[in-house]
Amino acid sequence: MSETLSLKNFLPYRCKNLAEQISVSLSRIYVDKFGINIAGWRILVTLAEYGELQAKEVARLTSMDKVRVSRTVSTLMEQGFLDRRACGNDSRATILSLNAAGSDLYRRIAPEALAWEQKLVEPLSKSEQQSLSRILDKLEGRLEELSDGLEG
Amino acid sequence: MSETLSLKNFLPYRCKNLAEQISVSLSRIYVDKFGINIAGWRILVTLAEYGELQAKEVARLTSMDKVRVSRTVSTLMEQGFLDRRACGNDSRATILSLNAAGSDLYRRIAPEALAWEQKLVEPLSKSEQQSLSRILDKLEGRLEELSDGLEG
DNA sequence: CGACAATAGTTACACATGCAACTAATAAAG
DNA sequence: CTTTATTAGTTGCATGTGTAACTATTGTCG
Repeated sequence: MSETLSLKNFLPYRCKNLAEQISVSLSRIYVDKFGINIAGWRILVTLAEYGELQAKEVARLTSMDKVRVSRTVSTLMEQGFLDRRACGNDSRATILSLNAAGSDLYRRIAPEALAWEQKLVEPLSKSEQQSLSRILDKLEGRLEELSDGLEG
Repeated sequence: MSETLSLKNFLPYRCKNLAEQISVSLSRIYVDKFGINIAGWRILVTLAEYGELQAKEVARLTSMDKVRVSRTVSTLMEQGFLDRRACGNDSRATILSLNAAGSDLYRRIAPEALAWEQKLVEPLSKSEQQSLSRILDKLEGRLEELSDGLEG
């Protein structure tokens, strides 16, 4: 066995490059034009979708760790896009939400981001788009299996 | 239009997360067990495949910029895995290659990395694996089109 | 030849981010 | 109750990496 490894056909390498290029291209929309970074974008979208959330829920929903969320929230606060209020039940926690400026920002960016995504997948047939989604699901699930396997 | 954006179905987000998780899982092989990072891994594989290369060719073949290559080469030199000799024609350039320790390292890591890749794609049917490869090709090509469009 | 542009590679600085340690508050156990 | 463990969020430190500036060499064009 041990067929030779060719980097350009190695799936981890291809995925990493593709994701990187997608991020860079897309980020031109929200970094250059609106002054937020990828982490800020994720938080913006998540708060737009869910309304009010604790920071820990934001972390879970954005697949970011709490440190990254904490720092990005600080930046978004300074930029004037978020409201942050105490959580009644638990004074350790804070409740985050978009303020008017944040909601407005979201309404301006989101359509552009969705349009960009559509342009990206344009060369894929409908069937390929469905395949892609199903394959991503399977790979995500497989990664969980593999990492669960380590702990047990 | 402007259907609401759901982060967890947003392709750029999914790709970035998937790539990240793949990298983290895979890197357990070469980071923890062999002491090289992802950049070092790419250079190792590339030199194993091509033999001798200038640093700039390594950069092109690994999709890394010259700074990252330069630093990673320094590290790999310190770790004792590379040979670096002057390029006859051009005294600005250096020729890089794996030494005995580097080749040995490659022979130990590569089979594990390939085996891991196989485990990852195991839940995909043969047809899905082919789809995935074709879709990656198309998306890579599409990204080039889109970024070329900016310059013209 | 001689001036200037281009190229190979390195170094300096800035920035994002992960891990570990920390603070403050709540939950659990005796 | 009081002690101990857990949790929410922040901060310190180390690391990786991109941009820009730099050095040294080579190519180009007069």
